[in-house]
Amino acid sequence: MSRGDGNGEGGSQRHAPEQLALIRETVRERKERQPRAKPRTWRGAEMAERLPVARVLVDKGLVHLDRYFDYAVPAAMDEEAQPGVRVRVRFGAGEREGRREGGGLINGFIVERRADTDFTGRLAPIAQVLSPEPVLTPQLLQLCRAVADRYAGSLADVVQLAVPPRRAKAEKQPSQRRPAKPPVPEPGGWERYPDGPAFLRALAEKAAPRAVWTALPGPGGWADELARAMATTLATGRGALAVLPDGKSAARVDAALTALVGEGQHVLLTADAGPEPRYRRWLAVSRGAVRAVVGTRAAMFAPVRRLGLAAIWEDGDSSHSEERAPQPHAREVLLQRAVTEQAAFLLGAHSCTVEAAQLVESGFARPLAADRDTVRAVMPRVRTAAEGDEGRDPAARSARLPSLAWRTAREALVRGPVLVQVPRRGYVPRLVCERCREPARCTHCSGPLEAAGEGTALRCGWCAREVPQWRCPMCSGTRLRGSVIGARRTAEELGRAFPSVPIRTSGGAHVLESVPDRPALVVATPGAEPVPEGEAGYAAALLLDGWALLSRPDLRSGEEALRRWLGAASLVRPQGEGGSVVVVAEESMRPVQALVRWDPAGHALRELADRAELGFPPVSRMAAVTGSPEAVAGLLAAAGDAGLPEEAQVLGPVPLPVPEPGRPRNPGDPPPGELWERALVRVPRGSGAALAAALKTAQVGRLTRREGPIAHVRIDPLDIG
DNA sequence: AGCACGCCGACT
DNA sequence: GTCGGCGTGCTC
Repeated sequence: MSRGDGNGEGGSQRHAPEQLALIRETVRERKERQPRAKPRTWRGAEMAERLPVARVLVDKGLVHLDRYFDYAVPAAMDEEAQPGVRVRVRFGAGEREGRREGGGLINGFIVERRADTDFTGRLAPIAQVLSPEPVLTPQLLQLCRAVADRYAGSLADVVQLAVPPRRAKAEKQPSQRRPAKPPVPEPGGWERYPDGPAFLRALAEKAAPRAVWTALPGPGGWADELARAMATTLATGRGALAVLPDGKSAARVDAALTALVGEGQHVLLTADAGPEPRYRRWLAVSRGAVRAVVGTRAAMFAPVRRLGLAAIWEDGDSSHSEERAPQPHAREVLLQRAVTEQAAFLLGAHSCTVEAAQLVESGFARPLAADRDTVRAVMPRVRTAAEGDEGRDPAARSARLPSLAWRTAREALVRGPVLVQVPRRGYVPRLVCERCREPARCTHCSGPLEAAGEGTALRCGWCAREVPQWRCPMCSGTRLRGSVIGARRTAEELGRAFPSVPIRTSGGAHVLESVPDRPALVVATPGAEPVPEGEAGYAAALLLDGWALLSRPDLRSGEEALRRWLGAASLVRPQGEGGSVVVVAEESMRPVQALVRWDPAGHALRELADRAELGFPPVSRMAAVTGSPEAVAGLLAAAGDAGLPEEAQVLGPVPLPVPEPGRPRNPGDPPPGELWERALVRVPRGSGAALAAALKTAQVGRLTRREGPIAHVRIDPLDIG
């Protein structure tokens, strides 16, 4: 069909399967269409002269509809119906009495204008152009496609994450034009890193350096340094994007960037701005009126023009992982962007994830860290205290504090606020060797062992194999311990130990942003630590959550504990100014040693080596398949037929624990009352794309053929034991 | 997922 | 001869 006017009979006949059907259809069209001379719909309408076909992405996340649909462009919409605009189209309708009807109007995006279509039926017309704003640009579309492929998801789902819902009011206003390029800023705090100035120089020369930056401790420095990297990029005329784990830290980088380049160069994209201001700011970016974005994870898709720098702060924070399908991670999306948009990449944190270590190890990024001397000069004094080591001090006993922790707090409280990090509720303990505290692992697949109930045999949480007689591979011990969840009561008991000191708490629903620089006990759960006002920092920190953090049944528990501790310890004054940290945990444990030495990168490298040995992510790529036993088995079988890589290893399936009632359900969690299973599929690094493709093909096949219940697929599952 | 089409049994 | 059950397949 050369013209998508919908009246031509050629389209419906040309590929008719057999002669009979062809004749029947022709007869019916003749017979039934002619008497209806004046249909009120599109049939009489003029179609666009040039490029009368619009290829449309319909806004339905269903994986088996993950393709484009062609629609005819009415002449009246010719001008506005450009690639990238939002449209409404009829979808899902059948054909009756020779004309289209039924089928709801759904939203979509035009991705392309074409001269012809390969669809053999008759094209329906676009019902409405919602707005002439080309929001889904080719580059953003390309990014969404890549993310959908990596995560075995549908394009429409990713586009929903990437393009915010429309706000007509915001679209009507023009975006203010940006001011001139700002000057190249001074390197500032980057001088503290041997390779820091060189990194900035590379940015200033429009190169695309990639770095994993281990930020020095201190409450304020990192935000300013991140802003300086962005400002340097802006000075070249290119754009910059920084993604932060929460609105609080995003606001700090935003403020630092404003101090460097003034207003008008950048926007803050966070949820707490409200939908309309947020869309206005997003539009300013999309229109090219603003070239820099500071935001939380949804900003990872921000359509920054000529991206020169993609940055992420604290990539180990779980809020960088999107909850909505297909659950992409900001670090992975920004990596993708840095490569395809040829931008610089900066991953910064006080701690270091295994993924970050791997970026360095693989040669993709260079480490950006300070010398040991510099680290020692700014880090607090860090000491360990054994659990239950309460000494003879009655006050320490009443607070259930090790005596070192109690003495440290008492001394520090003369000079300033003292942070007390306490465990959060709901940490599940994992089984460890009672003697040496080595986590109990399956001898077959290295999954975590679980006790199904009192007196029952041990079972692997991954492959479900039973382990009747466990023996520790490190010390040959045979007894296991499940660590006790830390008592939150400690916070209250502190009040009795320090009766004259004000106590402030931060955590859960009541998170304090900052506290005055005055003596006080500040009790906070990990991640909710208030920043002390001024530049000084806490006089001391007590990290009381050691066991709770280290005994979580998660591959990342060590990394996560260290990250939490470093986050708190980074807010403490340098050793030279009396800053002191006491961590209550077993001294010999790897994350504890890494904290004492302040060596997050070294810790991550050692973890990475372990993962390589055990075949864990990120050295391998994993996918989790959850659903009813039938759904999981069906999908795995279909994936096998759909080109699952030969090296793929299927672990499990194992029954999924029933989620606690009242907890918000995540995608992939079983609905109440249903017993679900989970299987893990593991492939070597490099076969990740093939894994995602096979799972998606399997999913599509089963959905279209309606084979049994549907399974949920998650690439890079977070909680794999 | 919706939704229409179509090929079989109860009813006028 | 017609209405309507829900199994099957498509959605421009």
